[in-house]
Amino acid sequence: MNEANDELAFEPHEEELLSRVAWHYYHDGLTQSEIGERLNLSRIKVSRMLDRGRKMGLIHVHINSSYGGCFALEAKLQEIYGLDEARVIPAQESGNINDRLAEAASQYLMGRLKDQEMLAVGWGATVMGTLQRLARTLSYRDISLVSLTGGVSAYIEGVASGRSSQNVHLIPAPLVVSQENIAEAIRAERHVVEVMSMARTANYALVGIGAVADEATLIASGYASRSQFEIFRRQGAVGDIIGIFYDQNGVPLDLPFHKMLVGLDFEALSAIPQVIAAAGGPKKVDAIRAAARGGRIDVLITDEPTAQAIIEKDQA
Amino acid sequence: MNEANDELAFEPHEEELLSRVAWHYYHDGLTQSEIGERLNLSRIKVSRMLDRGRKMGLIHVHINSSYGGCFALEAKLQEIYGLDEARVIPAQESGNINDRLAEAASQYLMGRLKDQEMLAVGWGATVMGTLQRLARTLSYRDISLVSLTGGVSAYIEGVASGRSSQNVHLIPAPLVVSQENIAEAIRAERHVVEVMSMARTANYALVGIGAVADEATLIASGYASRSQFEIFRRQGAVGDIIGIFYDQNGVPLDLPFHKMLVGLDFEALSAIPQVIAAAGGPKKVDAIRAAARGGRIDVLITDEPTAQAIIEKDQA
DNA sequence: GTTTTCGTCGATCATATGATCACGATGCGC
DNA sequence: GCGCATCGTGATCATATGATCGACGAAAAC
Repeated sequence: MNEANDELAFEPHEEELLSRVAWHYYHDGLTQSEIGERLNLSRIKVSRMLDRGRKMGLIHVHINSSYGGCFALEAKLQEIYGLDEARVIPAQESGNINDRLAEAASQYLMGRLKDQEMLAVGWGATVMGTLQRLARTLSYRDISLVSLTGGVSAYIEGVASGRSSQNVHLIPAPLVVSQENIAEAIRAERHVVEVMSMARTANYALVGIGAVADEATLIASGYASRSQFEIFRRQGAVGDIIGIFYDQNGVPLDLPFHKMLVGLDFEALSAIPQVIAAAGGPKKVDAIRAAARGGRIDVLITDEPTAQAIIEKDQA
Repeated sequence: MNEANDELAFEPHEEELLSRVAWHYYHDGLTQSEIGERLNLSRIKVSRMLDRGRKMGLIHVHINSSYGGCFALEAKLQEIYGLDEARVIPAQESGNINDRLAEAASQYLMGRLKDQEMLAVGWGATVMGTLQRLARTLSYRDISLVSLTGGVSAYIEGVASGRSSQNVHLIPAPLVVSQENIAEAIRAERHVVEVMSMARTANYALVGIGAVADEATLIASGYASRSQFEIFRRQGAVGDIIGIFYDQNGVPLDLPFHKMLVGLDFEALSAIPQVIAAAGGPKKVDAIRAAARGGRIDVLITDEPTAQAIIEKDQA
């Protein structure tokens, strides 16, 4: 697991200084040394401030082009699956796909989120990365966060910490419990009911898409076992969103596992105005394709080879 | 005058490549050499592409902070003068203030302009700089340009050239003519009437603010003489917007000069939903302050010392 | 066809940048 | 009070970057 413990808060004064440094650097084109002289800082400190600014999303580079992602693929995805929007990021051999998807997703959301809106979040590594990058934007624009499922406290709290103004509502439970009646009991808890009904009112939902593969985060984090996955696969599962497995048409399966989940169901998820999924990689092609075919998602953020693979399967 | 003749159009294929390069550089953090290897380009070419991308506004750096401009000053300006929005850019000793204001103004407009809206533009060096930086955004979003006054053809045509899809409507006349009856005749011309009534329907107006000083662009470009300015000053003029001089309360003066202008009057200007002024520098303090007091503008983009000076005068 | 002019390209080199290291300050537990 | 860990700082150095220059090739002028 990645560390989500970076201290994301800093002094207002420091923030002003950082903004000023960034302005001089990017807009005025001064060198770091020049900025240092002006503001009485060592060159190296200026460098570090810029670094932090970039990491924390204070500095944001936007590529103002229809090709920012691969336009042709985006158009095809939108057309074939009736998506509101598709974002495709260029291919790259090395580097972590999830980080790059998270970058693209956070960028998409930064452009979309308005003041005081509410964002519901699902589960998974990409979602986590996206939230980390969004942390600053969220608090600036007074965005509320709400979880779609249990089991997210660990990483959301990391993101939210240090900012008091932010409204964060988590389902205080694990993603999956061991027995159906326990899940029922948890879902009936007053606090859980409250958060879940709040999640239904969110403006956007940000979700990952899981493949039915041994590397799945669900298995890595102990919420499911390989043998369970094998059973799911036999029953036709090709992927999952917020823990719900669906077949190749994006129709949810009738699995006992689903009864043990603590979180919203597909019906409630679809009722959220815009469901945004960020996922990519060869293992996830079928999972993403099925989700798109079934209309489970409104916005898809993925990478170039994955988009290519998805489209090829549906044009054959 | 600056050259506005840079070739702003380029091949679609090249644009895709440029976007890809920019993506790798800014989002993936690859070095220019690595990008060159991947895409079979020499390192130096990658460097030049990035350079071009920045110059042409394809790459856009946003500083995601309330301090991106100096927040405290912005808040005060908004409060004192009832502005919709104020942008204050940090102080800098050296460097051309107008360029930095133009940068800030173009950035503001990029964030605000929606597809197919119409932008009316006034007169002045800052306006020109802003338009140059905006050129790409304008054509991408299919923004129409319309002039608020005569005398702008020289620089607007430079900005608009090379893009056919763009709608540009100019008042085909000088800013000022030598006699009142000539001005009347021009204003009655069918084409002039058409453009002026189109300007009234614009969503935004972008204007400069001129000081009543010998360095004024109006004088430099020969539209007015120093002796005229001296007379204006005696009559209480502190500044002008699109050639119309006003007193320290922002109330337009009754000058013969105004009768010889070809362009909209203040009443028509105020009818445009959002009038955006970009101006700064010690000479312009009074001019800006009066414009703000008189409610002539809705959005002010200025620099830190100027903002400070303006506010001090009104708090004393 | 020749010459001129312009623009593009890559090599070279000075500079800007960020990675690493070692130091000192600060905070924490014993 | 005394280590101990942690963090921020600046010094040093390897690397990334972009400015300059000459060469090449294409288009235009003659």
